[in-house]
Amino acid sequence: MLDLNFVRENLPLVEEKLRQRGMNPAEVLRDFASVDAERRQAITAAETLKAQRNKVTEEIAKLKKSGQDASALVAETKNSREKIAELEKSAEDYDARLREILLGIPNLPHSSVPVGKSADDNRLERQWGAPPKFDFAPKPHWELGEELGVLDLQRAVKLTGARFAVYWDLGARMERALANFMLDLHTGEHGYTEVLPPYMVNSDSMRGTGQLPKFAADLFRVPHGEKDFWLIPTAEVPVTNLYRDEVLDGTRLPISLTAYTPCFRSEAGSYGKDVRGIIRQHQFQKVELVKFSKPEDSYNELEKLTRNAEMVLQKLGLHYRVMALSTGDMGPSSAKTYDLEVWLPGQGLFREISSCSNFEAYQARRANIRYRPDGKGKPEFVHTLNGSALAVGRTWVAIIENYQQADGSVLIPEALRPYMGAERITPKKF
RNA sequence: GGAGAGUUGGCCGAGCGGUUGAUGGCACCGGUCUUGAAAACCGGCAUACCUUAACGGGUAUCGGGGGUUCGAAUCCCUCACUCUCCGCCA
Repeated sequence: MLDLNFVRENLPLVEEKLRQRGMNPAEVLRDFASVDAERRQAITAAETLKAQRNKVTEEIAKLKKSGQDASALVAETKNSREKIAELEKSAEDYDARLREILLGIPNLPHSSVPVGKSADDNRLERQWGAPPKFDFAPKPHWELGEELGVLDLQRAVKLTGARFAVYWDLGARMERALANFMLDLHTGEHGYTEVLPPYMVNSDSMRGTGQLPKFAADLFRVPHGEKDFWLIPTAEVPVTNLYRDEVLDGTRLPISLTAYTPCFRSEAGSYGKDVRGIIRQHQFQKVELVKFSKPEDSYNELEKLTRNAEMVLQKLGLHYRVMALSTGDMGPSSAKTYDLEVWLPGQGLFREISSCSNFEAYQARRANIRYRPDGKGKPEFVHTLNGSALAVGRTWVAIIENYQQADGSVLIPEALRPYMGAERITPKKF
């Protein structure tokens, strides 16, 4: 959410940024200016009447205290009650409408973000490594996984349905190994604190990070009594909400947290997309990085966070590139996003494996996460950042496809061997 | 799941339905005193919104929501959370 005063005072800028995102300002902002004016008018009217009532009420108290009759004043005030309720209702209505408009405005892209319509306009920032060379035709992971006996999609359908997976033996072990490897790297070398949050959250948390109310269709809902719980679509939700409605001590910033969690996504509307393999699943695991930063440091922190995610790929020896998403491809809450795309030889393409974003104060304003600069003074909103480091399932895919051998086995990258207790995966039946 | 107790400002802790945004203490900030510090004393110390060129004025907020009343931190209902006891259980 943007700041109301900021939008009011910078309407032309907001409109320009909306156009950069490929949106129609008139549609997004609707009648912002008039609703804003009417809201203030309604508030003033209601408060004026309340001020009058409070004065009369005070008079009544004085009269009663001195033992005098106050029935005339009581009768007078009785009438104003309905009117006040009416005006208050009207003020609330305008307020709700204005808030709805405000919530519908996406974050303003940072000036360094490439302006463009789609993913085609994303800017290549850098590449690392080179694609592995094969003297045979590399296979996609779904074939390798089945042949090796480590990935079982058939039985997952029996257990649950499409877009779920069962991992066996060293396949399961590799998931666990990758999680431990990533967490050890971020906590041991990059200064992050490990967190293990709940995998279900309440609606307030989903609102705090913006999944609700707009994107309920993307989530798994768990009815619980009168209320709902929601399966988290990313650790970003519980971890960012840790500090919801809190004022942090500025001297403690930046706060860097990492969490390994499953992520549940309904993938509504993605029918027919990535149906082969485990690229797009209803449940996958991810190691997430989350930072709470002072505004003046947040872009520096975004660079660091992105490098922290890249380090995982480098240590695993996986070829990748870094893309700065264009204004047309960025998520609505983000001010700037880098995607890491890993090379998948079995499919012959780069595939998103991490997305690192600076939300500036957009999320913090909504979740009410503030800090006190130097431990004193007025609280200000923090900047929040997050990124995957990495999506474990897609890392699993990248290793299987990049390290496949002519004999049908898969070599384990050096860095992962201590966690795997093995150097190679060879075919086995399940 | 059952029974009971509680939730007040950064923290502790008062609060007969009527100048209570809220006594007091701690913490914090400024000052006096001091070579400096401590102590003591004096003063300051919530947030959001509306209004104003500004000074200022106003409204709301005592876990959330609703109700009673001219008027609610105070009474009623409801929900959430915390604590104690019982039951069940990994």
